[in-house]
Amino acid sequence: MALMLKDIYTRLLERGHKLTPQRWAIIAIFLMNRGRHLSADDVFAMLRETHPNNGIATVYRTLELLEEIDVLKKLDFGDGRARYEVRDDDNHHHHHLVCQQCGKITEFEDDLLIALEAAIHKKTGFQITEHVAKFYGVCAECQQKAENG
Amino acid sequence: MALMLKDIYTRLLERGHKLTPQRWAIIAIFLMNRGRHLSADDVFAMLRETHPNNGIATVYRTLELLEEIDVLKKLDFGDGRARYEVRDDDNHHHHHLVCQQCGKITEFEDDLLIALEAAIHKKTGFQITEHVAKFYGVCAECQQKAENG
DNA sequence: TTCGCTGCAAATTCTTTGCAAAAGC
DNA sequence: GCTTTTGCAAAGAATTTGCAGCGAA
Repeated sequence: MALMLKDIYTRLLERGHKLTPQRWAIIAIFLMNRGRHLSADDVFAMLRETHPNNGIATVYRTLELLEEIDVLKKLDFGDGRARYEVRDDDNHHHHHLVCQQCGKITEFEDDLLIALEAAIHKKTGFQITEHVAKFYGVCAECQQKAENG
Repeated sequence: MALMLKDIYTRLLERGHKLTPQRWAIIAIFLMNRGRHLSADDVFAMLRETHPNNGIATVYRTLELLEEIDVLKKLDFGDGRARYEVRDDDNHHHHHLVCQQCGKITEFEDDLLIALEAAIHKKTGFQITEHVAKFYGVCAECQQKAENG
């Protein structure tokens, strides 16, 4: 089920944290941008529009906190900065396709990795809690461009 | 087939590069540490033992070069530094298991992702050239420790 | 009134770059 | 010789940390 503000609020309170205006604003940015992969700086820029006095350190601290309480998932696409997306129950099994030509990142829903996880567990005893799968290559549009260009 | 020094030399020459003592030393470090995931600083430290005057910048530049000519593969385990491993034809289909308890990284050989790649290509047209799969969890030893402790 | 939170600036950490000297080919 | 490479030090970029003031329960 999709993650909602109420859940987030609960998780914060459980750990003795507060839902401050800054945090609320940052959470809102993510909820209004589902499916996007925002960097700290992206968030900072968007936040500035409504909260001009907010500091970048707060953004970093908030992202870290939201990751701790499983609201956000930290991603790395190798561009030198961390990115984050909302961690829904729904999107546990999507993978990222990174186009090496245009840089665009798309997603692919799939459960095939479950089989792989089972195989790993059976063979090694490793207990998996999370996986990351990224695929690099060329997206359909860039292939077209290459053909027509 | 396993990557050998001769291949590396050839690839360097093809692109107008030189096999300097520093490069040779760094390549040797990787060939003598197959299966390990070395950071720039790891390499630098090992290099220092035989080449005390070598600078860290050279290490970074060499790693970059070796990645370009497909000798090394750049890895990221989320510990804030890039790591590298030898890119063999042999090890195209291994995945990394990252223990969140002890930090140990083990490998798992498997071809299941080929099916996933095929599914992605069929559905989206995305042409995959490379993938990264990492699994986070608790290794068998740490599970034992937890039980016995 | 006690903690947690914020903003600012400084500090850290990893990595990259500029440049003159040195070294392959 | 011509070009690449090196070492040093400085620059960059992303992120973290210290601290004093602020704010909510």
